[in-house]
Amino acid sequence: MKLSSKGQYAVRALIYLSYNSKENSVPVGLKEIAAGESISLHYLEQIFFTLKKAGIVKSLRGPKGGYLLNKKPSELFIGDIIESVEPIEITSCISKSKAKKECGRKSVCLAFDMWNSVSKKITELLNSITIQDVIDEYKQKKQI
Amino acid sequence: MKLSSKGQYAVRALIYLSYNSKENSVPVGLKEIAAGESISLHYLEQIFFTLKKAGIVKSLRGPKGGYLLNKKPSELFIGDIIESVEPIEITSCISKSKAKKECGRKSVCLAFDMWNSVSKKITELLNSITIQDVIDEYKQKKQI
DNA sequence: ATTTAATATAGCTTTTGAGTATATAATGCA
DNA sequence: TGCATTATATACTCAAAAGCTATATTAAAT
Repeated sequence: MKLSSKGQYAVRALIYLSYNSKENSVPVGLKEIAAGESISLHYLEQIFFTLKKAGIVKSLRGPKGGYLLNKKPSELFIGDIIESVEPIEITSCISKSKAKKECGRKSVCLAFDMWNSVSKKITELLNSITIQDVIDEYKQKKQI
Repeated sequence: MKLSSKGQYAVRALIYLSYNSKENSVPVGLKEIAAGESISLHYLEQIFFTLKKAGIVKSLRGPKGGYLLNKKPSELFIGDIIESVEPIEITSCISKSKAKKECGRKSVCLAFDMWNSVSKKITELLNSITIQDVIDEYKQKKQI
């Protein structure tokens, strides 16, 4: 039961972006993020393309270009970031996407409601943490 | 972010076992469980082998043999079942197993503590639910 | 015009999930 | 005793997905 690297990278990259962009107004290039977080540049490009489509970041092309957060770090939730690059679904039977066909055992499955409730709680947990929270905690820890 | 089929099957199979074994003293064969839950028999054998090694079930060989729960359903937690067949680790960097080498970025990683805390909370969540809870809820739902 | 960096696809490689296959060992029952 | 039944134990296959690479193209700043 683990998060894919896409989800992990997206979160780490956005923390980096937020932490390293002066007042969230100076765009940060992917080259810098890739180097700073040890992530493949091309792979990161794909991830940021998705993040942009989800409205989480905005981009500036050309020299001195890069990416900017579309929201304040205190309003950007870990869960929203992850959900934009991969579904947060503990089991496929609880999927809401219409592409996936419904599980036939649903009506007789003793576990279905439990999976549903667990998945919901995990989403709530991930959406109770913002990028700002993570940064604040790190700064506090560094001081000690 | 999803549970592997091993984890899902293990939980479903044990709910079935608990629900269908009279007073938890009559062993239930894998053939029956496989048919009842639409799971491949051979695959289920592997899973139950693991569950036995983890001390979650005990077995009886020969005709009329099968598996029995090693604990009362009210003392058997979803999290323990899942953890016996796959690690509950949101990221590999928080792995406790010595086989996996430690992540080199750990000391400079802003996200590490957050992953750790999230993983812990998910484990707690899964260990707040017992097999008995799931069965009780199902019975209650059926009455309405 | 040239450089920098994002946009957009296409394709490759490795791992793991999921399931099969097969052989052996123990037990109950006729 | 011997046969059927069920668990134990490995080893192997196959497909899909994860993870990453490669290669253009497009846009903007200087």
